[in-house]
Amino acid sequence: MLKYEAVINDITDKIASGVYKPNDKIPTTMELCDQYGVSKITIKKAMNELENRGLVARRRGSGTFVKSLTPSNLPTNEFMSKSAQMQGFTREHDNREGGTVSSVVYEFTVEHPDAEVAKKLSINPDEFVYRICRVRCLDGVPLVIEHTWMPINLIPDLRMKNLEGSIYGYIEDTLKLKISSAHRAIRAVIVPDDELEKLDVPKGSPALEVNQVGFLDDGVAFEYSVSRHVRDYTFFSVSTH
Amino acid sequence: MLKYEAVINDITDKIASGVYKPNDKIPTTMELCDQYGVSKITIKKAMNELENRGLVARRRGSGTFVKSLTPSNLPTNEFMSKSAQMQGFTREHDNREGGTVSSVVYEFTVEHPDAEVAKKLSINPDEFVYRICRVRCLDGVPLVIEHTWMPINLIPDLRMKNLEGSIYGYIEDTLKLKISSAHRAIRAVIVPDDELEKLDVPKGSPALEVNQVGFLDDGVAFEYSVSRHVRDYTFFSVSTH
DNA sequence: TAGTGGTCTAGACCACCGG
DNA sequence: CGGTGGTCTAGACCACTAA
Repeated sequence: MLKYEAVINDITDKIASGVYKPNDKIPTTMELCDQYGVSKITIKKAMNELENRGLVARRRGSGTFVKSLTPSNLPTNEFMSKSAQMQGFTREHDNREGGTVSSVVYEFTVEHPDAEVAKKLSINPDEFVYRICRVRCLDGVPLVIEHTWMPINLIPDLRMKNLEGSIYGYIEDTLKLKISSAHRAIRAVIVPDDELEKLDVPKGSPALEVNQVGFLDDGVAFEYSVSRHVRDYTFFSVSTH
Repeated sequence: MLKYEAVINDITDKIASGVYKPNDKIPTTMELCDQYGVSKITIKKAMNELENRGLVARRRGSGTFVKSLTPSNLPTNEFMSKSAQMQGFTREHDNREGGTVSSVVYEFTVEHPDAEVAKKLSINPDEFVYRICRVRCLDGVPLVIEHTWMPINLIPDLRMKNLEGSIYGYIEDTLKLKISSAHRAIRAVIVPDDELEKLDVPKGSPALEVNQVGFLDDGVAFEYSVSRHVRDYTFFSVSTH
């Protein structure tokens, strides 16, 4: 077995068995070098792979952290794929140069999360979260409806004007937090009846449903969202063996 | 700009502009070290990233190759995500331990590809391809219908018995070819009328449609497939910034 | 300012491919 | 067998974080 694989396996086991718990800082690169008797670059290679697999987040100058994962969304080696990039709707379409992004906000409240949302965000149900429902449009055409929950203690002072633009922009530019990764589950559904009018599609239309947990660079989950994309939205991926 | 980024950008440009063409062998690691005046490990890091982005395939002892990509499926930095793993239906479900995989073959012919299939496989329309339509089942329940095209000169002597099991198994175990990567486009559709009975789902059911080009480790496209997954099939991905 | 992870080097050795 | 990419090292230096 290769040295970096041994490190990956051992740390994966320690996360799975709870030796390293969600939001824990794991030992520094140099400490791991001593523990495993390998060089710095070997530890780095192993940690890169763990980052790609979605188990840890890293912040230069600060450390490496176990992501706040519950067993239900803990990636397994068997199924997990990794993807290079995570970006919000605004940024995705800005990059394409062409079209104007707009939003219609249907819900914006603060409430207690239900059990599922609390679990996805790894928070206690008595903490408050924002609940947001937005429809995002390109050139006035609705493309996706997003239901989003975010803990208020991580994302303070969110205002309506932030929702009309890019929430990610507010988080990164104003709050100076770093968004590092996301775990997604994607499936096909039929658009629910109560969203037909908001999305301006006929009854029975298909939608790509994306169930996402977003993480900051210290491994803390800051966002849970369920979104349904219509009008032939296509998700691209490159996978390697 | 970091050195490995400069190498990535330069080689990306050379692929995009046709200096390095599909199926070309790229200069060896040592030659690239000389060209860019950097160390071997820096070239390796750059090539790893190009592999993850889906532009090249690598084979130890042999070299690094530009994948047979057409402009239509050439990944862009903006949108491409990468994913750790590519595996066929059989292997995916074998790993889960639980349930028995079976197949029903509806089509198995050799013919000339239409323009789109020829383009996806980067072959000439006068080459022959297999055309296969299978429904894959878990414990007798149909989960996905696959339409697959493969050039016969790459995958010789494919028989009905291979289709009833795992095609990937035949390619890797019997032909000793290495499957290295796949490019996928995923969207939501309604199951077409002529597939309702084969999949045993009611009219109007949603399906996750996966449009995939598979590559060998010398960068050659060996498979184009369109598959529609039903019964809440879920695709998982982990993305990092 | 002390400590963290990130990049990069020159070079040794190994695993694999193809003639 | 020569040539390829893969792993690994010890160490220098840099960029960033947090107190």
